[in-house]
Amino acid sequence: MATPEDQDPNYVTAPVRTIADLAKIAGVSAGTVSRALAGNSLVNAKTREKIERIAREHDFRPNQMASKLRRQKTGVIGVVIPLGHDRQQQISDTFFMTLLGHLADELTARGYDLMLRRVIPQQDKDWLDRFIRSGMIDGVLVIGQSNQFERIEEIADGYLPMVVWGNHKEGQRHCVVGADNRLGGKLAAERLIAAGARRLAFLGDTGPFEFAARFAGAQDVATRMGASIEAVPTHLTPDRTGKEIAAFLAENHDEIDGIFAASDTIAFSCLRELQKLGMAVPEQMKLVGFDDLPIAAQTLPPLTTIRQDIAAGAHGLVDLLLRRLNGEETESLIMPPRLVIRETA
Amino acid sequence: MATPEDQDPNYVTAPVRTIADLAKIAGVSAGTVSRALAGNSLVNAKTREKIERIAREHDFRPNQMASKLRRQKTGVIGVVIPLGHDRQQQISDTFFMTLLGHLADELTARGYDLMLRRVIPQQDKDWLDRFIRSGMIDGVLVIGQSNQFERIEEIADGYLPMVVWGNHKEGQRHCVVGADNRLGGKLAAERLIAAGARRLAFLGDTGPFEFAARFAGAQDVATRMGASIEAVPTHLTPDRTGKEIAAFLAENHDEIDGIFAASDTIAFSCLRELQKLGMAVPEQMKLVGFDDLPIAAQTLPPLTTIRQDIAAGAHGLVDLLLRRLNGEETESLIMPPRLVIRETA
DNA sequence: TAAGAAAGTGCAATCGATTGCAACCGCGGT
DNA sequence: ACCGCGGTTGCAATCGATTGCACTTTCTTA
Repeated sequence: MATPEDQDPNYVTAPVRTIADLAKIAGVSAGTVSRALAGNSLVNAKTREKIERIAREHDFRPNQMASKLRRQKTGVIGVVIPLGHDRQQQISDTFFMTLLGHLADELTARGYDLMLRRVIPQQDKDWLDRFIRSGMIDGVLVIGQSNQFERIEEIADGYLPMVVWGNHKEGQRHCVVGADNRLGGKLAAERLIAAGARRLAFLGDTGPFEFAARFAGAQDVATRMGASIEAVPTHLTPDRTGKEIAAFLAENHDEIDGIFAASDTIAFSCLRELQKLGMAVPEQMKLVGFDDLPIAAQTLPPLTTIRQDIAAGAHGLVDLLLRRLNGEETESLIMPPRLVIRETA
Repeated sequence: MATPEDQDPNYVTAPVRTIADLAKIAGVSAGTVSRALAGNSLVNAKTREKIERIAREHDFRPNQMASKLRRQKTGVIGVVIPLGHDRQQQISDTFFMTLLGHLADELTARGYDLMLRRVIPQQDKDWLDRFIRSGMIDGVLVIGQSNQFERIEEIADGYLPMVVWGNHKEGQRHCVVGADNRLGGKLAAERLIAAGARRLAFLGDTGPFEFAARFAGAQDVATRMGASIEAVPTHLTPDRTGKEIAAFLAENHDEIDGIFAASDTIAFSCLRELQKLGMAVPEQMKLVGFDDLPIAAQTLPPLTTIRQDIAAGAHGLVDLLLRRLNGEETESLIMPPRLVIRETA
């Protein structure tokens, strides 16, 4: 089988950009090259080897766009972070970013690429639909419901391959993965009360879905066990939070003896303000956080908190999504949070 | 101009999937529709409006893959995080994740999408080339040189649209954006010495380029000013770091009086171990970190550290990359870090 | 009023890989 | 010598949008 490269060792190789170029060198048709490189088809072993060798020598990579167009699938999963209520939130929020890191790993392991998009729903009503129908992604993961619950519900009716990180609400139609925030709230309140607190405060904005559920859970327990609890709204940017907490504590530190912080980040700020005031934790004030970020174990005293397993969450998101890509209708996955007792309560 | 929809108000709309479907309804050719939707060409205003209206009514979105294939550009920027030395590093590293968040915003603002990929160079020698030549991205941002300096250099020779976050080395060929780590190291050491320390320790692995430069800068100053400094390698996962630091301090806390932590994350662990040992900061031990993460202001006492402006870094990365996409040859951008004096030194 | 410019559209090729179908080859069986 | 059957390979259509070129109107201008 005489091909240019066989005949002349000094044959100057024109760049091999397409499968057709490669085919010409190998002396076969483009179709055969495609099949050989795909590996799965019925190509003669010798032919395949030759094609693979030439591809290697010429450092050839088939064009993904052409492939995706023809096959009508992209091998890309969209990950979208809606910045609904507090624009600054997720930028600084270790939790979301860590989740994103795990998602990247998980998707890579399953052979998918990840396309990241952050959107501001107020500026772009059409954010989710636009992304889904762009033809660039096979499925989408939504990180956080923000205040977009209704919009997500609408989309869910007509679009299967979507999974959302967030809170589950009775009867909802979109598939969600998340911790049982209400249960988490219960655990936190129970712990505070078991540690001796009776007059509780919840630190955090109860607007976002997840936070509201955490508060509700704590309320359940407080009412049942004859303790009081009040919600103290805070923002999520650390410096604002710090000031808000300081202001609240200055006024009320005598009125309460236990604090449930809506997230570890808030708990850190709180711990600091308490220390500034010279209040002993947990002697004078009990404190429980939420998330169990890596630094939670690093504070002094180490933070008692409610653990969400981020890696497991990422795994669940990807797993459910891939099953939906196969046409399966999946249930939501609600993961039980776990109380991690350290030293603040 | 009679089209089906004009004639019969009950006309049942077949789904409009392609530009050709839309063209048929509008009674024009596909080319005209394409031009009308692209907006920039010379299409009659009435025609354009009609086409736009129909597109809206049928909720039509042109297929991106086809467009990308034809135009040979994707509107997507690849962001790759090489996990070279310490696999766990960037997952937990707030700094990288925050940078990523800003990049997403910055790219979105410029009309690009972001494709994220995390790679383990040891397992995939070809990581960078494969990504670049996949045909899926117009350009690439590499977040962190890790231990892949040489490979990046090789690629840089033949591929313009690449910008790297990391450290600049005399005579290097790839375009980099980053803080002047050596200068940062100097500032840190100067501060420690100004605060009265004479026997310094550098906490962190000097393998990665950036860290090595920080250490080198500190060394310069120490030598010049007659102080001693020793490097203490640590890992980057918080719990390992904690143990390593504890072990080191247990042995050596009498030998040294100032610590330069390679990152704020390390500094946090260190601060905690110091407090466990009952050492007063800054009285018995001075401490300076690096990065100025949001929590740096939240520790007790608040951390003195070297600030890298993450948002400015992200802006610089994107700006340089887009200029390179236009064929410009750009210089590296070295940003001066800034000493932020708080209370640990 | 004719010639020429300008504006608006249609046609058809193109981007590069994939894949159903047809064709081909070689060989054993009859 | 012919048939048939795997095993391989080539052919050509296809995915859907874009764009250079040619063509038709319409508008100017002499």
